[in-house]
Amino acid sequence: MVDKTTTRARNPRGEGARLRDDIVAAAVDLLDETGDEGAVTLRAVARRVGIAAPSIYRHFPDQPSIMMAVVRQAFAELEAGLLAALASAGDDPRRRLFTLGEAYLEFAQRHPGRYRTMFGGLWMPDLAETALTEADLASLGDASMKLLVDALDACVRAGIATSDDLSADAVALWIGLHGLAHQRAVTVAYPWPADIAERIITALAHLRP
Amino acid sequence: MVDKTTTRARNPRGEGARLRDDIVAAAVDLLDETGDEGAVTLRAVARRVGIAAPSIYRHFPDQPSIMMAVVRQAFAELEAGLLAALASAGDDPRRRLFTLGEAYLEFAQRHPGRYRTMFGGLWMPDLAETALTEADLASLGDASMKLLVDALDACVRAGIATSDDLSADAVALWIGLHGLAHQRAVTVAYPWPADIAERIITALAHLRP
DNA sequence: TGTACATCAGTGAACGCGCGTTCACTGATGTAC
DNA sequence: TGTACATCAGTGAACGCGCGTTCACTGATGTAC
Repeated sequence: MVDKTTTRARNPRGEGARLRDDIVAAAVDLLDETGDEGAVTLRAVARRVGIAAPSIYRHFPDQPSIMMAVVRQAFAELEAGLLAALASAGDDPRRRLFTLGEAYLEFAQRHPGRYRTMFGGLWMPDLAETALTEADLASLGDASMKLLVDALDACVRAGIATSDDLSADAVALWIGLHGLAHQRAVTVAYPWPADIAERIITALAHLRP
Repeated sequence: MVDKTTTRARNPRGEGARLRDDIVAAAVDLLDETGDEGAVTLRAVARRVGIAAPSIYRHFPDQPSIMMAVVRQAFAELEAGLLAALASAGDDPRRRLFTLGEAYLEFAQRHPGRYRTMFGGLWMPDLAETALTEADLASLGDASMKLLVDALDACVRAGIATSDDLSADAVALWIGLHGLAHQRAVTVAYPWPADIAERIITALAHLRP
């Protein structure tokens, strides 16, 4: 959280790059607070950081680039969260798969604004007018997807799940998690069944009852 | 599609309500063409219809009300699409369930902008500042959900699917459909497995292989 | 050691734009007498 | 049958606002001589 009343102290020589991090942090704050990526304007971010609007151009070529930085960081945080959960999940493949799914859902529930922006697609700039490449976007979730494939694979090899096409079933499982994560991030209140996450994971992973 | 070059002819006495339909249709056009609900501004809609911006206030109290009308109509179209698909699906419960799921996915794929807006939540006005009630929003998808519950119930009663909690499993199935529908509506290109929809429906409905 | 200077981080004013909304209005059309 | 008038659909000009971006700038700080 960045203080908006005091003026920020100027960075010393050679450390101007610190402002870049503050800009991204302020954009994340705005996104989490409002839940609306439309609220993350260049000027709103500058206000939040405590700098003049044009100062942002030292660090980002244009407004969509700020959003891209936010999304990139969010995907890195998601992956870190999943890895951290797995690290303390023990060895049981079934336990590890559930831990992974629950960590994914928890990330979305704790940061609905970010989750919606990561997968909502609306912030995306016209690729034609930007330096960003389509490959930048396409590969963003790959690391996390790989974790899911591995966890599912371990279940199959342990004989507690079945799959005739591992990567297709991993995609199906991810879609289920995403559907729940997204709808939860969007809806104010919905009468979710208590065990909805377990139901979805069990069914899509073809876990033995 | 509304012509934007010619000026529209004025409606005769007592049929001014026709403009209301044209406004909603123009908003839908903008949504489908740009895929961005931010593009559906009051002024853009007015331009598309061929009227002066203030003319809209004869029919809608404010800008979010236009979006609400679009969403309401979209839900009605979704339900109509599902009913039409079911009507020609025959009697086999399994066939009917797949038909329903496929019709749902097809709606999302044919109208990605509308689908995203229906379930994206971003357009939603601050309920505090608007005449809309939360109940208006909450019940929007109920009719379609009921179709899914019935289709799943028929499968269970026919003995081709199992369920220990019909409504929970119907929600899970819907979440799976929604995850796929949403992610398809958002992503430009993704290497979807060819049978991804079938996989998701089969698994979540607990259909006998 | 002192000083001139280049570098760097950030500023302040201004631009043109599209937005939602307001206001007083216009002018065609149906209706009452 | 003619005409005054109320009703209705839609208009044109204007407002204040926040936006992204540009431009020439300021002033502190490290560096070369």
